[in-house]
Amino acid sequence: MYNYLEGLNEPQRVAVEHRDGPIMIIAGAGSGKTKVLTTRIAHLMKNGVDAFNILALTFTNKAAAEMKERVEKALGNSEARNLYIGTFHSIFARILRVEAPKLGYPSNFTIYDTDDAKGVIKDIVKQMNLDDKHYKPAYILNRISAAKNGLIGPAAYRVDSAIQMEDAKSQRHRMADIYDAYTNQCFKNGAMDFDDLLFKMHTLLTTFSDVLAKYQQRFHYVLIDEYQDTNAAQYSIIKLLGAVRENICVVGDDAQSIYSFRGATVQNILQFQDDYDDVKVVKLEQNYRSSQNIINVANNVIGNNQHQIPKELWTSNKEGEKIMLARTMTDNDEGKFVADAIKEMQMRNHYANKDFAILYRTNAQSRAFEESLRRMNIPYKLYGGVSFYQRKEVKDYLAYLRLVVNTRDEENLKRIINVPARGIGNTTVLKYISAANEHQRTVWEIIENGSGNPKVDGFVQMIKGFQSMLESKNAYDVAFAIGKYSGLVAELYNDKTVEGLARYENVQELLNSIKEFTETPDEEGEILDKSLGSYLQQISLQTDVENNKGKEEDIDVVKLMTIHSAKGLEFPCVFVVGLEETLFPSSMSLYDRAGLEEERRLFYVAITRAKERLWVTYANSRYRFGTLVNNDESRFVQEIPLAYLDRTFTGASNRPQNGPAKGVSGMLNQNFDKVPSLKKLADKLATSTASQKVHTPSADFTADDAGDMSIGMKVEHQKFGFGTILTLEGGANNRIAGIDFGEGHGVKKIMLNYAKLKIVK
DNA sequence: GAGCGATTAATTTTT
DNA sequence: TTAATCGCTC
Repeated sequence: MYNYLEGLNEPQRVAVEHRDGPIMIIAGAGSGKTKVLTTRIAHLMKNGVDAFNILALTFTNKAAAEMKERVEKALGNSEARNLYIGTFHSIFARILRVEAPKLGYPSNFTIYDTDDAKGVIKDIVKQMNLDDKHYKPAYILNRISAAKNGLIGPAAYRVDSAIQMEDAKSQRHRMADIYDAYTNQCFKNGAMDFDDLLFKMHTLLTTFSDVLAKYQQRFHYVLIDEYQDTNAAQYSIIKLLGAVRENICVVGDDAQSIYSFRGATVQNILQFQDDYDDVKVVKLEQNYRSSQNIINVANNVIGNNQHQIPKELWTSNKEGEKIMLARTMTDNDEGKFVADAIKEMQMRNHYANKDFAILYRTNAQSRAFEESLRRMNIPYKLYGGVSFYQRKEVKDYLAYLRLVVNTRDEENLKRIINVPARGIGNTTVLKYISAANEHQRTVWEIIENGSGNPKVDGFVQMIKGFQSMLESKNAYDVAFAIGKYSGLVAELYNDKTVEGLARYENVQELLNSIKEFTETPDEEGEILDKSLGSYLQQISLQTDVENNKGKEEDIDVVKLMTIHSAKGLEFPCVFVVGLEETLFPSSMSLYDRAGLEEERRLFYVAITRAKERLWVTYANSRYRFGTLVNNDESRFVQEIPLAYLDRTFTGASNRPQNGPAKGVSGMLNQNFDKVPSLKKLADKLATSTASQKVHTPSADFTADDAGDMSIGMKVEHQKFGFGTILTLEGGANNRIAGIDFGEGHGVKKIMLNYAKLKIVK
């Protein structure tokens, strides 16, 4: 063990050693915030505080995991296992799992993700005979979510004049009814959505004083990470939990508040000093991460915001490189430019792939970068986007698991009662739903003791069979049985198409993760619980399965992610892309100062991710809904002082489009314009042959030149196998061949420009 | 009740 | 451009 107090600067040390009473740590970007938090926890424990009495709340699983690990390291023993460190959602879910019966929920309540919640809303809107074009599920969910995060339940919603006015203005008079129905349906289903985990936690603490007392007793010290991102519900819960001892430590940076769309209010951090007497305030302003140039630019940019806690970030790091600004013609050029730059940096400065991150405003922007990186054979990883758990086949499987654990849940029942197809149609299901509504029962209660339909009865018996395993078998055994006897796995196994194979693999992956869960020893102090219910609860709060897998720092890949998900991370080289008006700042936030300032904070977060080199790029025009639109340079670009900018660094637009390649990157860049549609075409072909057998290409498969092909020739196609060219039509640039691939595929029209065909000699 | 082709709607950020 | 939904046919 080493002396953990060593290597702290003065304000850091003060923050660590402050013992009792409220403390607020204003931690600028890269100022060692996590270090302070973890050292503080270690310090408390070294000085007699039991790990069981410390609660630390974060926003992401990753942050929680990192904190736990670092405390452990600082302590040199495994006591850190007993800490309550986790996300707001996971810690509250854990508590609710114990206390839920008090609120009328089963302890095995289901946790709904956004898709599940939208599904429920959609049904409600339909049932109320409302127009779902006007009452869009996503909009409604946002509205309900905002209400819950503001601790406004359905009853309060109905009488809140500001809310009512807004709904009236947008012509959505039935919002309160929908909110009400949604709440009831979730309750009936024994399900909570993400926001409920906060809302119900609050309800629990305010309704049952004994429960409140219990947790106040348990948590002697409460620490909150990213306090600037807390919403009213979180704020209130923290206040309740810490009310007795007031040993509350909040860490945050108002300049990095970027989650107001999720109900976060910067006010929480701005007013912390008013909430408690004698608040100790510590400011961490020394940045250990970035070069001077980067820090200067960041300070300059954020200086354009009006409201902030006064502070100035500084660093003793070296001056570093200037910020490189590049403008390209299109979004695809932007992709090429970035891939080129990465390749060049690697050649010249020996950076590894993992030293680079590409940060964008919206997930939709990732496409161009993925394509160009793939073309250049630069390995990359996309963070965010469609998560593993949102894939259809995985969701179906999970729906089975969830239904078996909680049969109250109508959503999951509806989802899988006919998956795989067993002849139970929509009409049949609707019949049970209306019967359930009529008798104030759940659908399961209607059908569990005989439904009058042999197919449905068979289904019920099957689910009951699975249920009987819950007590005695672990999560994996139950899940395996479910996959086997429901026919789910068999159905996927028999689908030999490319997609079918991928789906089968995904399901195997899911089973692997369940197996891993059952085989990982529980942490000390926790109940040994390897049941299916325990597994489900754990994964419902995980956005990405890969996040838990091994040391991802070790994977040498370029990282692509939104700026939001990059918060808290750092990279030697960062590309902040898409700096265009209406994109960044987003058109959604251009109308008021608060929105614009949040976008600027987002830009600030992006800039401060960079340690050594920073690129800022944008495109004159980009595809949106399939049409090319022109955008102006973002106003944020102009907020970067010229003194720190290297504008001479030119992007793809200044290079001859198809002319002789310039330098290393140009050489690797040659065939860009032809290739991009290949994958799409392949995807299309794959879809159209979804039910047919897939051909395995010969080992020596190479695409031959289309110009050499003529009628009567035998060719091999990667998917359709061997065939004979029957017809040739179209001009030189658009030759289409009619090829007979024999039984199974028949005659296909193949565009020779795109398809890869090998001439069989 | 299932499968297919045609129409249309969508892009802000996420636990 | 793409994904999802709608509506038609078997």
